[in-house]
Amino acid sequence: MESQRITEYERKRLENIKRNDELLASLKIHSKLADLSASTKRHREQTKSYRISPQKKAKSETPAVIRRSLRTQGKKPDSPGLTDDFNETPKKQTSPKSQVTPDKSARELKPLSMRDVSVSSEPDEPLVKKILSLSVSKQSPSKGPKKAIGFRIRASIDLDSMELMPENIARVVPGRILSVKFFPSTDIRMVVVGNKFGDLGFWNVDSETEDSDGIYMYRPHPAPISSICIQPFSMNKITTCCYHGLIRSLDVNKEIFDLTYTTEDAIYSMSQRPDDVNSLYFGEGRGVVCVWDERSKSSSSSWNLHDSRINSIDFNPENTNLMATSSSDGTACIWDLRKVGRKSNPNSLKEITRDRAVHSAYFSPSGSHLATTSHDDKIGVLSGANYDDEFLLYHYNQTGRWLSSFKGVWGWDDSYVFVGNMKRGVDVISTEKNRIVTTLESPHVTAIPCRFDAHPFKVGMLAGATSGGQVYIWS
DNA sequence: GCGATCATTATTAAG
DNA sequence: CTTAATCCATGATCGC
Repeated sequence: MESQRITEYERKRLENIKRNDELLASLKIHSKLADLSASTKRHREQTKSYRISPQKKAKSETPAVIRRSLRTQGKKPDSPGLTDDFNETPKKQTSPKSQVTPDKSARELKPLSMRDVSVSSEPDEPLVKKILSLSVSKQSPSKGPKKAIGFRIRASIDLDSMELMPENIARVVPGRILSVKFFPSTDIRMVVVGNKFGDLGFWNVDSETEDSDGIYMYRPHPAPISSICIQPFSMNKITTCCYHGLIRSLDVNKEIFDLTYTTEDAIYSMSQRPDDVNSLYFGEGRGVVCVWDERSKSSSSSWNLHDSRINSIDFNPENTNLMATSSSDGTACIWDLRKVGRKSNPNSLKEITRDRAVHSAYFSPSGSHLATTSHDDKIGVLSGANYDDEFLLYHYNQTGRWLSSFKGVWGWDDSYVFVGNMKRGVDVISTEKNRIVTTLESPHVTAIPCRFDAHPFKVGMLAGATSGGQVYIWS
């Protein structure tokens, strides 16, 4: 039985090898030609990349652990193996290099200094200085607190003008990127990304010096970083959350990643109400949304909104009482926070159902549309009174295991949604024509961009992040 | 309704 | 240039 299976396997393998050999022979001439043409213009791309400091190199890999409460695991509260379950099931030692010293600090429930969790060989000073200079210049003490509603440029764009320049490509972190965010500033082009390992990468695009690419990397989390929030009026505060159930807030002044919140459950999404810098809304475990109040340092509300993980939380820029959530339970909902109140299972204002998990539901810049991306290969756009009008577009969204799921994001007005495709392009969907009107493509794109952020102030500037740690900036 | 198991997919670091 | 390793997303399928 066993030997038969092996011979069958062996036979197929040999067949494959033979076929490949034949193919190879037939392609030999072609490949030589390709080599020749490539060598003529082989100016090594991918010049910009993160650099790992030699001392810390050993801890660059550590198993990502998904936190699940004992309740959701169906275990008794005092059953063993909560904190160290990843050690109990050691992986097969497939290669000697997996003997890396585990990075414990990111797991510790205490504030961490930037220095201690720095992974890159770059000194922190230029980054810290840069961020602090932004924060100072942007604060206008004379005018008092501005209303942040709609604080984001609104303008139409010429799609043809969007270009990807080779110098606007960098490998900011290793591995799969889950979250990408532009600094909300007109003064610089800076992106922050979070990856699967819990690394937070900064890329100051304009910092071009002899020995620096402007890339900085830290490891404040022990698990995938699911969301990044940057305070619009004090950019020295950057909040991140992760699958391990931690929310940290980087205080650039103190150069410390503070610990804001911890839970047994994984945190899959997080958002900030645009008109309330002291609030933090995040999706926890299997369908719970919590509200964290920065002033009282406590969770002011907690609702059970879905039956499965919440993949996105977003607020209507024009009416910040409206919150949209998307979930792996196959629904996306709009909630009126004035009506949600204190009930633990409130009613939604609007619910749409898909055949599979919904990965995102984002309001358009004017708030009049809602774009959803789902695993059943659909992009949906809601509009009209009470969001009752809907158009659905087929869009292949089977990203599989190694890529982050696609999430369609809005540009700078209500006319376009940008979403990655499996052919390394960016599909641009027109909400007027209800179809893909163009696809951003470039030979410089060597991997599939999955996660995007549109620059809040620079019209036409779009950041795309891949599962290999690269960031592309179209402008 | 739930757990276990498997297939799928893309990227890259290492050989 | 080739190939092995990645590993926690998701759904389908099966057994209970």
